[in-house]
Order: sequence, then C-alpha cells, then structure tokens
Amino acid sequence: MRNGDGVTMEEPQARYRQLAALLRGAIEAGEYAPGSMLPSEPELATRYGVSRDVVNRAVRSLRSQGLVRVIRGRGAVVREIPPLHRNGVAAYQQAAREHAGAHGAFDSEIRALGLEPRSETEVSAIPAPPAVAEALGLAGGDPVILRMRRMYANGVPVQIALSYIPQEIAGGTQLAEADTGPGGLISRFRDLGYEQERITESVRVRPAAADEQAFLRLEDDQPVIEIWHTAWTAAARPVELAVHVVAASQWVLDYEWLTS
Amino acid sequence: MRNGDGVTMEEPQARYRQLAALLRGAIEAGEYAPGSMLPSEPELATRYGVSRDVVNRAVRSLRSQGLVRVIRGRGAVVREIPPLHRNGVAAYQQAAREHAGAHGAFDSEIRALGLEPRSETEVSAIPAPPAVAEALGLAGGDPVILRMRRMYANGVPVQIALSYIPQEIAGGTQLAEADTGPGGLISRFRDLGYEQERITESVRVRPAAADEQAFLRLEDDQPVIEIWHTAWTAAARPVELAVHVVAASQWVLDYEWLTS
DNA sequence: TCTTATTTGTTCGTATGTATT
DNA sequence: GAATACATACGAACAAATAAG
Repeated sequence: MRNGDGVTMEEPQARYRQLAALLRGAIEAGEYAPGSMLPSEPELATRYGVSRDVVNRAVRSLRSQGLVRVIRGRGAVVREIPPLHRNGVAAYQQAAREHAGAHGAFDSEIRALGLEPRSETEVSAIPAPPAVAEALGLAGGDPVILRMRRMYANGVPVQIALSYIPQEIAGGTQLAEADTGPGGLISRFRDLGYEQERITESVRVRPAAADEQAFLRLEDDQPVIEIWHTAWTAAARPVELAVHVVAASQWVLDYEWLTS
Repeated sequence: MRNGDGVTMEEPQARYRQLAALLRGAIEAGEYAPGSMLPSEPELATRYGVSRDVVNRAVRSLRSQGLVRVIRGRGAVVREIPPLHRNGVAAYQQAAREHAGAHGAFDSEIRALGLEPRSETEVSAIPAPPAVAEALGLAGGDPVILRMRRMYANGVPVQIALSYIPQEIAGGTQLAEADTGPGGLISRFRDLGYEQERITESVRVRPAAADEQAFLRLEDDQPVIEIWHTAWTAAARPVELAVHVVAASQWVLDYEWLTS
C-alpha cells in the first residue's frame, strides 16, 4: 500500500477488504436496510479516503456474497433476503403434494414462506445427454422427455429445474404434458405403475452458467447450488432425474430422516 | 475498453471475463494439469495483449471458483480436485460406523475415496451460544460440551466440525472425552439411553469466516457449506447439534431416503 | 544469513464505455 | 442531451512472499 491512512482500522488487511468488512457489518447491523441503496462509489471513496478502485473491489465482494445487487446507472441495492427453504424430504411426501391448492412441492414451500409462487413449464423430447443417460440407466442419445420449469416467488425468479424422464415411460402420458394434474408428477408416476419409492439427491456448489446467471439475476461470481434428484422404483429402476439450480446465497436445504 | 484488440474473441464480454473463460477451459481440458502452474501474470498479459490488471482479475475469478490456488511469490497452481463426498444418511448408519478400522463416519467416507483420514479433537465445556441453545432446546448460557474436530484427508485440512451436547447428557461420560471409543459418538449416546432416532440437517452456503479461510486454505471469496446436523431421540428431544463446515467447491453432499 | 530476481497483492490516477435518470 | 453511476482497462508503483544464490 502506498498510502498511510485509509478507511479507519490499523491495517492487517488490504483496504478493500477492510471496507468490505465494514460495509458488510453495516448491512448486517441494519444501518443499510434491505431495499435501500449504498452510497455511490465516488461518495464512499471520498468518505473513507480511498480510490474508487478500492470501493469498487469492496462492493464486488459484497456482490459475490449476495449481499447487494448492483444496477448499472443507479447504484448498489441491499438485498432483501428472506432465505428460501427447500425441504428435501417432506417436499416429496403425500401431505405436501396434495395439500389444498398446492400443485407440487415448490408451491407449498413458497406459500409456507408467505410468498406467492408461480412457475412456467416447457416440455420437449430430446436425446439424453451423457450424464442424464447415465443417471437414468439409459444409453447415450436414448430419447427422454425434458420438462423445464422456471420458478418464481413474488415474481422474482428463484429456481430452474430440468426434469428428465425416459421416453419409454413418459411418452404419450400426462408426464409429457405441461399440466400434470392433481398431486403433480409423483402421482402420475404412481398411476403409471412406476411408484417412486427411493430418492437420492446429490448437492454441489458450482459457478453459475451464463444463462443461469441471467435468469436468476445473479451477480458475477455468485455460485449456485445444483441438486441432482433421482427417483427410483421399488425394482431399483431410476425413473426420473430432476436437476434443480438455485442461487447459493439465498437458499437453505432441509433434510430429515430416521436412523432406521 | 480503450483498446481495440484484447485476448482473441470478438467481445461480447469484458476481457478479464474472456480470459477467465479461456483459462478455465484450458484447465478443464487438461492443458494445465492438476498440480502444475499457470504462466505468470506478466507472461499471460503479454501473451494475450492485455494489462496485468486484466490477468489478475481473471485469475481472481478462477480462485474464487476453486480452480486454482495462488501462492504469493510463486504463482497459481491448478487444483487437484478429487471431489469429496459426504453421505448424509449412511454416514450415520451402523454399518459405516462400526466398519473395520473406521472410527466414525468421516473416516470411512475418506477411506472410501482412497485417501487417508486424520482428525484432531478438542473437548471443552462452554455456555451455549444463543443459536446452539435454541437448536438444543436449552436456555441461553446453559452449559454444553463442545467437541471441536479438525479433519484432514492425506494431511490436507478438509473439514471443521463443532459438536454441541448438553452438559446434562454428556457431563462425566465418554461423550466428553476426546476418544469416544468403538462406534463413535452415536454408540455412546445409545449406551447412555439417548439413542438417536431422527436426524435433521440444514444446508446453507455462506462466505467463509477468517479462521475457516485460514484452516481450510481457502482463496478469497471461496464460500463454504455449513451443515447443521441435529440428532433427536425417540422422545423428540434434541441431544446433539453438529455444525460441519467444508469448502463449497470441493464437496458433494449425498442424501437418500424412502418415500414411505 | 543476506541479496537479488521473480511473482503476486494492492492501490492510485486517469480515461473511456455504457446504462439510468 | 446532460448528469450521474457503475464497468473496465491501462500504466505505474510499491509491498510482501518465495526462490535461488
């Protein structure tokens, strides 16, 4: 560091780090309320006696952590972050599915948080990508039904889910329709004799792809959580692979099980 | 951008982004093998006709994604990333626990990946922090036994776990000893009449704290996964809270359950 | 142990591009 | 169109860690 002062503290850390910590603390302490804006970069620069570059870096850190959202010609808005919950077990239980008015797990979860769910579904038939084929025990290129869902809470995009079902199972059935009817997909599987008995999920955190970043309105370097959800029949046959993608900073995944 | 050229592609993106994508691709394609080093920043700068600042930013992005690890006066090393798996269910099953030689879930999981596990445990008694008290159904400040474990795979730090047990249960028992004996903690709970019957876990991704960043050797802005693991008795009493923290980029969490 | 070259970390100043108001 | 605000880029400098001698 060339200069002797900077921000306030002594300096075991780089200035932009100190500033980031300072702003983070202020946000968490409520000094900058959710929805409000941070002072502009030039403003912060003069206020703390640092260059705009330092401020920009500090803000960049807050962005990647999901604390603020930046709009080009406007400024940095403090995020309103009511953490979204996803229940990895009850989400697929009878009660949640057929609850009055609920059209599936996502709906009931979002409603439980006092938010208004909405989702768009597109169905198509494609050759199975390698990873999908492997998960479903198919040969690469075998036909699968792809159900793409984009989900929103209070109009804000919060989740993408790609569901793959072997064409052999879904073809010509309601599984290949946009509207899956009462009880959702799981009930349809049961009707067709493919009752889902066992579920496996793999959770990982990775960088967001460009399209995910755009849809989920993610800041640069904000990671996503990717969940590979596979449903198996009693005969140990995988009948559905659903890949869920959500912003890592705003979701909490809940699991529960008995130790048998 | 002031300059007309830069990197190679046209330019729908900022240069440091293009460069980051380019390097990321090269790494994933194996052009820079795990354990090898990237060219130096000045080298990359001249090679791609950009300033060092651009290179530095690009590398910074790779770091936060866990692709490379940077050592100050040396350079950027490509990470060896054998993804570590954590099985949220079997991890607490009889078989895994009492498997020959295994001293707990972590041991058997790491061994299953062909790595050598090691861990250090420190036990202490403290007043329960608010969040812990709430999770365990205690009053704030009630005494709890804290078991802090630092875990390594092939000597590399990979996980921190803080386990909290009500003093009332653990006090004076082997639960408050560093060595919990055959079968680990769970077996001891059973011996004491607090058999763990139900498990709940909450998973979230958050920025790493300073100490976590140091211990887990995380790069700046690399997030961690925090798992709150609560064990309940048949009487629905919470008897243990374990908080696990791992690098988000190198772990995969596996779950499995029956749809009952 | 001290010195020097190398490499990354960080900051400043300046300039230009782009989006919003 | 003008003003404001963020995004990037370049160049220059110095600090700090590492490696080689």
